[in-house]
Amino acid sequence: MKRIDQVEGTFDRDKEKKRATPSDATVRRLPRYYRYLSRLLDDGILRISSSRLATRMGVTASQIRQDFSCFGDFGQQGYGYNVRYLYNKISRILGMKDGHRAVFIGWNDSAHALLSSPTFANGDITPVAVFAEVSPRDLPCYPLQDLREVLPRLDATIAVLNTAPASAQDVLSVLADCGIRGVLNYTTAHLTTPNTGMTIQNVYLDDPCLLLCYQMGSRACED
Amino acid sequence: MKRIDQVEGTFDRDKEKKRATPSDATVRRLPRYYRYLSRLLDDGILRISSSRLATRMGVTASQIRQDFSCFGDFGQQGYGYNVRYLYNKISRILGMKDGHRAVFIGWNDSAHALLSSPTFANGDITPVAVFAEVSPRDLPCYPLQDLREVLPRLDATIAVLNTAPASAQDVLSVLADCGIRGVLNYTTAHLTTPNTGMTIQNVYLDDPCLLLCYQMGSRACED
DNA sequence: TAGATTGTTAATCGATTAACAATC
DNA sequence: TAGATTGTTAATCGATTAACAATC
Repeated sequence: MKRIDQVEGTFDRDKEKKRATPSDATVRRLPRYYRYLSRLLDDGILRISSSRLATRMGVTASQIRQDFSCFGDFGQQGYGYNVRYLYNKISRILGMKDGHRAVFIGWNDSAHALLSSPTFANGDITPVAVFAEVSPRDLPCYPLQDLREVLPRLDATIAVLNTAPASAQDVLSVLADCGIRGVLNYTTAHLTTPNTGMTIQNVYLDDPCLLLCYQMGSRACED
Repeated sequence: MKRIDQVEGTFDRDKEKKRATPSDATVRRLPRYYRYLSRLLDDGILRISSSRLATRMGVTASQIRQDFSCFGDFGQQGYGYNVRYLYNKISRILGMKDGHRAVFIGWNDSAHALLSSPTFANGDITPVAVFAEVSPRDLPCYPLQDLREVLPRLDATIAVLNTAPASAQDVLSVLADCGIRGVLNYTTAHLTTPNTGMTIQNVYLDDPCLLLCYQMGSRACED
């Protein structure tokens, strides 16, 4: 049973086979697969074929099999995919089992909304502290000027940045010094990575809104 | 002067030339161009060539020219692009000049965060009302059960959906009845369009967070 | 075993890049 | 005019789809 061998080992890509490195397009679809599989689990569906999953998601079965095959042989011929197994695999691939701990630098609505999103609600990422003036109910809160002193003790890997845009770049270099390896940047500041070990994701809150407006316009043209 | 002719007329694509219909990839880049041009304006830069813009944005000049050329001839040989003109053009293409009015169905942190994002802060979209129990400071607020009665009077085109997932689909059909043409869905519910005239954008708040974690993991592998 | 469905290879399609004539 | 830079066409590259042998 191929699947059983692969359960152990945290990240067993390329153990034997040479696998295609996942394209950007494939990687961007991973969260979507993760969500769908989670929904299947909620619905009590334990087994699914690429073609049924494809129909549900509105993509092709080929694409699904191609995407998954970059990471491992997760299915069984004649059977399909075990939903829970696949879900756990993708969870690992996405790094949800890496025990990430997040600090919030600055506190506002975006921070709050993220904290109630599935990723935090599931416990995939653990929120450990907030650096801000106003404190949310249930997280330890420190003044921003204590960042350099306190942060190294928190064993955090991720920072969620919600400061004023002007101070974002300065804060970023402190974060890098204190061992933060990933930054979710909600500020409008355009940040440059202070060192190569750090990953930044810029979040543009109104992108979906802009695309919606575009689509509303172009739909109208079609009629 | 080619550019002058095109200033009038709200949406003058395909006036004479046959233009390539913009690919999905191109469309998804439009908000990014919009942001960059806005930043150039803030910096007082009035003129830019595709190659300088490309360097700043980390893309190729070819791509920029291809993308823009789906929508019109916005540049001038030997000169480049007039930043303000181009910004206005893209603003129009994105539908920011369509006078969209938005209602918020349900009120939470995501709603609040969106309301303070550039699109609303700029006045590109006008918020007109909230349907929720708790009212934000400066917007008219109605109870959700008055939706069907009040909404038609508000002349709104966009609804920002932040209800409980269970009631989302029901609310959606009311929205469709009341003339809403675009919905920004922040709920975790998977919605199906009630009629063809409606456009839905699903927002997945934790996607950037998941991608960040993925990148943090795969970076580690590279070292 | 027979039926189903995978993982993968080859074929198609689309998007990006390079190059250049047109022209400001 | 000469230099610069566009819009566009052709060439390259990458991603998606189709097809099928392998196999559960």
